[in-house]
Amino acid sequence: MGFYMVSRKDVAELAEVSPTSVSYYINDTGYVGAKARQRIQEAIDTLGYNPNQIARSLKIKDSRQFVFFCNEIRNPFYSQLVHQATKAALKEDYVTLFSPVVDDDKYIRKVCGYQISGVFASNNRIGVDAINTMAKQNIPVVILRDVKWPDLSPKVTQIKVDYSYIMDEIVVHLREQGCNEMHYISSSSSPKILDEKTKAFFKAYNKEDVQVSFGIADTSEAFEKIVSSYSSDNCPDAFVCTNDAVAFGVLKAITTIGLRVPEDVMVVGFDNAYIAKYSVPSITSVDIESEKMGKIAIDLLIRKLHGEEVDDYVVTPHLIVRQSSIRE
Amino acid sequence: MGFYMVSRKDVAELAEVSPTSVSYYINDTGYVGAKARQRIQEAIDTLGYNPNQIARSLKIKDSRQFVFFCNEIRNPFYSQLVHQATKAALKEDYVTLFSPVVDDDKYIRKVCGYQISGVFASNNRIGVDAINTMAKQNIPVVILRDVKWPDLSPKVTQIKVDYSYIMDEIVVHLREQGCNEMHYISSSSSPKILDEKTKAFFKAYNKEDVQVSFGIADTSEAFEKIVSSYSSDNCPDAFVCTNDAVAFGVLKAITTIGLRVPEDVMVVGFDNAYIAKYSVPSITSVDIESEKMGKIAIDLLIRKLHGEEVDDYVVTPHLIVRQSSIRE
DNA sequence: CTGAAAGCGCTTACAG
DNA sequence: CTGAAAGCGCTTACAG
Repeated sequence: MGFYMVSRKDVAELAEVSPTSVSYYINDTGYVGAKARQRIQEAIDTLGYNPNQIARSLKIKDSRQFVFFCNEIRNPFYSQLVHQATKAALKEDYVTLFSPVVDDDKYIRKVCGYQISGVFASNNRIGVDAINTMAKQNIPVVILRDVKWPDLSPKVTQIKVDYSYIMDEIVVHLREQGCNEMHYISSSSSPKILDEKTKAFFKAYNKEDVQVSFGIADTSEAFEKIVSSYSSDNCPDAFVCTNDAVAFGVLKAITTIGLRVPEDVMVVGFDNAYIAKYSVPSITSVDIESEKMGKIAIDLLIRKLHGEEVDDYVVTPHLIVRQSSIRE
Repeated sequence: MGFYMVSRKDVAELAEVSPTSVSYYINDTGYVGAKARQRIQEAIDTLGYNPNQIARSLKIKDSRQFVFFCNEIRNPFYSQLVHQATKAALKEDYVTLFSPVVDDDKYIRKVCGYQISGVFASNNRIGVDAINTMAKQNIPVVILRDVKWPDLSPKVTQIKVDYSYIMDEIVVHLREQGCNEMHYISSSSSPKILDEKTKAFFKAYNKEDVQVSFGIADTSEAFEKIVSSYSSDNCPDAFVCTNDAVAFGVLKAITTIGLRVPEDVMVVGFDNAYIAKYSVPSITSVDIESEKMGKIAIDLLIRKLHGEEVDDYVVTPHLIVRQSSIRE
């Protein structure tokens, strides 16, 4: 870079004390006399001194950086989570590194080279091996994940969502509203790898002929699936969707083919994003408390960092009933 | 942390070469014999060696980390931008630190202590002084900002959006659709601090009695503003909104009071978020190419890092006309 | 072709 | 009360 960075030594010289005293003063970690304190502070101010965190990290072997592996930042649920987590980390004097996940492990190993304080991962593309590798190095790891990993290191703390509970609630609610044929739209890309959410729906719905659509990314796809579902024998009278963006797209597709929500068919989403609230009609959704979850993740990480044994955390979601699932 | 981290020295011992050669091998920055190379690679594999980036950063005075200051990550425009920028940075072997902005400078100074490679800021709460401080330290800085700062350091590169152009286009389009009374909904919190977007609308609309609502955060507020605008003399026949989330809320509010879009009143948003596309009716919006902008930001930062003189970058937005502003 | 040595800017026992 | 000194894990001129 070629520019001169003022260091602790410069401060020490100007204040006429030793570099050690400067460290003691800054970190409040050793005795520094009143006169010395004052001279040091003056020197810091006049020089505009800024401690080099990298040097500090190297010495104390901790960068005070948390890494968030999270591909779906464009999903409101995750952007909310990351936002809140970053703020919570800041309060404890940690900084957050945000990172999407690249398929190979190389990048993850590289990031770990930053002597990071902890890792939060909410991603399907980050494998159990990578997670375990980090845990083995005693890096605190917290994951947000539906699917269970049998061979996950016990050192890893998992945040789980109680999908059984909420899917029961959804199915009961829809039945009360007169729905019999529910159609589930999953984010899984294939019927072979079912996420816990989808499985929980199966269990709650408990029907042989349950209809599931997989991996719907945008509305045009949703549209086709929905049209085709109406040409089949079991016309759905409710769509339960893996998240609000999908529910939103489904709503649009339904409207486009001339049906009405909730009169002809009901729609339920997940995550309680603002689109669910402000959509016309507003969409019944599930609040998983993404704001709280960001704070929880940081809290768990810091407790692990302090050597505490931390239990897995289970989130109990709430159903927010709105226009899209009320028969008047 | 209390765990043993395998270092370059361990690799050197196992491979029976000097630590220097290990560095040369890893960075491909000095000659290493064929036999030595092989032994080093084997040692790396068996030990699971991971170079300490912090130590490297300290020595080369560059952490290969870009910092993104950006409060509005929950806004789809910014989450898209951050997502794309992170991916682009990764390709060039840089990592991104994501950070909301705290009001005081302390945090910014702290972050700068990480010997960061560059800073991207798209935030109203980060002041010109903080920006200039970073620029003075020769940290490459790129900002995305509407408002002009007269005393901004010339070292800072600015990404600007050509609002004059697009506001003209919007006003012309709405006039063609028969609109005369347009009402602008700004994100500015007060009429005293007008952003460039609002000013550009004023200029394009060019009317004495232009109506503006300020700082609408959610729909209930939007609702009140809209109701009150209908009890006034100049009933708007179009709402131009500072972003799609606001447009979405306005749409909801309009529907709630029994009016119809686009028949009774037209709505235009900004940012071309997916809600604009999938909303019922779909919302006319302005595409500012948030995907491209992430890449551009990283590109500018890297070029600045290489010492290039970089001009300000002007983005020309496109109007995407949808149902909310077409009279049939 | 290879390695000893200085140094990046800190922290922190330890000695006085 | 204060400071000299070792060391964190690297890079890189320089010497052989």
